[in-house]
Amino acid sequence: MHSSHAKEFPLNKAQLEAVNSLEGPVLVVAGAGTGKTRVIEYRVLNLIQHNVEPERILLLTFTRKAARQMIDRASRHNINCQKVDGGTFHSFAYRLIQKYHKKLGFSEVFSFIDEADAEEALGLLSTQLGFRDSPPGGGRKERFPKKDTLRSILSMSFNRSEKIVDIIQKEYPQFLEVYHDIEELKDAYIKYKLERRLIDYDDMLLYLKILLEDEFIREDLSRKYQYIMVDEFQDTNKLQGEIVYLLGKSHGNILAVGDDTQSIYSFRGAYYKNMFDFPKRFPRTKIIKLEENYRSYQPILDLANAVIEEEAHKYTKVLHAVREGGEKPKLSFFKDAHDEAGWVARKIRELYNEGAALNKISVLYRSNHLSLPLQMELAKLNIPFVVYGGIRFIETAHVKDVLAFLRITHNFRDELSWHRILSLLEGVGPKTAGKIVNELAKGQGVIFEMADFKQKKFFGELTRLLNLIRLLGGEGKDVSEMLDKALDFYYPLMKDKFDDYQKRADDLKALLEVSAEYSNLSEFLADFVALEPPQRSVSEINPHAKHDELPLVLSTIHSAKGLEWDTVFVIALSDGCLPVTYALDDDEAIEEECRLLYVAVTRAKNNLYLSMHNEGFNSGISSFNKVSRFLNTKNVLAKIDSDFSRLVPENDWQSDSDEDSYDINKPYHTKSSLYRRLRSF
DNA sequence: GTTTACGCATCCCCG
DNA sequence: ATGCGTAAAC
Repeated sequence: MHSSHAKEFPLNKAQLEAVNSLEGPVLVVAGAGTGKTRVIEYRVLNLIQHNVEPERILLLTFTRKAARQMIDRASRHNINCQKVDGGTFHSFAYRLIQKYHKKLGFSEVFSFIDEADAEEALGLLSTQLGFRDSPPGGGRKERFPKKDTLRSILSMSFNRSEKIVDIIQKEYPQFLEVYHDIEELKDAYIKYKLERRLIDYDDMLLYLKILLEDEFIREDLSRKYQYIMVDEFQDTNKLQGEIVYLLGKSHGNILAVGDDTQSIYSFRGAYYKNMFDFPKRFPRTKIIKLEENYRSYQPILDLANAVIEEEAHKYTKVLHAVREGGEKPKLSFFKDAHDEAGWVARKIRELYNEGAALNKISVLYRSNHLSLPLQMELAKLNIPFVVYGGIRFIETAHVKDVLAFLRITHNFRDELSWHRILSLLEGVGPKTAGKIVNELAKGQGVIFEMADFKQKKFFGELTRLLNLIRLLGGEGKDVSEMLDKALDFYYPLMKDKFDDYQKRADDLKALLEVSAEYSNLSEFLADFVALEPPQRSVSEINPHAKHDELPLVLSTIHSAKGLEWDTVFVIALSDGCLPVTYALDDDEAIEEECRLLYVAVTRAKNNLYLSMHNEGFNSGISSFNKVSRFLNTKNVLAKIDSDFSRLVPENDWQSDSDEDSYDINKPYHTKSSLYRRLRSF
């Protein structure tokens, strides 16, 4: 995708300056499609040509894939680039925590836990602390947040470095009365994690920062990593900003690349002001702006520039197209989501018939559920597609179940995993599972002597389970072999638990294949439990199982960041879908929605199709939508060709009207009304 | 006392 | 599709 550019265009002046600024702090403000990947690629190369050892270079990126890609690209010129150290903040943290765990007081093994585990722990603790009980008087129940809300409150407070009470005030004012309980819960949760040697997602960053505050460790790392580059700097959070500062403190050889107009992750704590703080923290910072866009035709950039013009806080920059030509983006209106989806699907079929490759086309949308009608239409037309984002592979129940076996083997005190597996046995619920876990904590053998359990009908199964765990523990090395044994135990249980047994069994087979690439368990678990997994969904592992074609891409705008396609469709561009309704009463949230549209638009290289449907159907209530406020200004509309002709296409309405002359052959339902009815079940 | 089955509401974006 | 509360079943 990118390689053709490398040949067509030499580095421009600004890019060259960034590539040649090897010493000291540099901030590259890089607009969409301005070749920041190339800058990093060539700067790595340049460093190595200046006799910097590749091991002295650290590249921190937003996804592991991005790090891999940049290192691979630099390696085409010089194979030594493969030795450059790179990854996400979390994977970097993970490695350092492993190396220095004793400094942190983890004398023995520790486990990383994911969000679902964290939520389970929080649910458990709130019950224990009595926060979930209804008051004795029998009156109205006092409202206490559910566990996923609790986790999100704690996580927000952590990632934004704000007090819990402030978060609640702003995001969940309905729980203001119980904020004290939530703070108590937070303490209990912290204790819970420490006692069981658990590290959750947020802890990783904090532990990394704590390690970096240790002067000895910091100096050690500064010697090891003499040149540091950070990508997607606009989406780092405050803590990550501090981590970057600490990493560069002694030598100041830090280059950060980012685009404040593409900051779209504030919901998880991203703090785009890190971009503005960088020059303050590193006073000698050289700021370089990249404004020449190599990706899109000018008409597409005209729209992008117009959309972002209203933004209040930003580094001013205007994108200029290097590639000449192209047409105005089109905006089409449809009656409902079904019509819109049908048109998009047919249009894609048309492009395909004209010779376009499906994987050079994408459809982008704000929220996952907006792609459902389209998925149906694409299936009808037999167009293969992959869906980016959505439920991730490791978050599905069956994968979590199986991984729980391995996690226990890795850390016998992983109560959450014990709980999960024990509950699989027939006749074991939360209470019994809790009792067994308590007994196990005393020593593994005890359980067999418990008269209590001996009589229960699940005792046989329990014995088998414990033997299996012991066997797995003894096995030691081979991950896929361990997984295989766990699957033998799990398959029969799974048959009862899920109706779609076969589909899930296929997933697990895929997991087994992936596991063969790992030589040790903790590496495997780290990848699949705490860090960004190598694969996000099964369809991505094996995208063309059915077709020879590389599939069309459906993606949320968030997941599309950093990617590009020849042709891009952005659908559901109505006020309420983008910006989403819940953002409406918050100015900063609305600004972020605007940047989201900017990101979506700038993904397109050649053609951009925008669309929306007028008739919405949100949570059972029909509504009539207007076009997104970000498009509905004179300036922006001037950059678009609007097409209203699709609004009243097939005679969808008339059949409902004349009830007097009832005709049995006359359709009462229309395609779209049927669709709505069916969807409501 | 516990487990389980069932109906109900809810679901934004993600490392 | 998941998770909760309630009611029946073990």
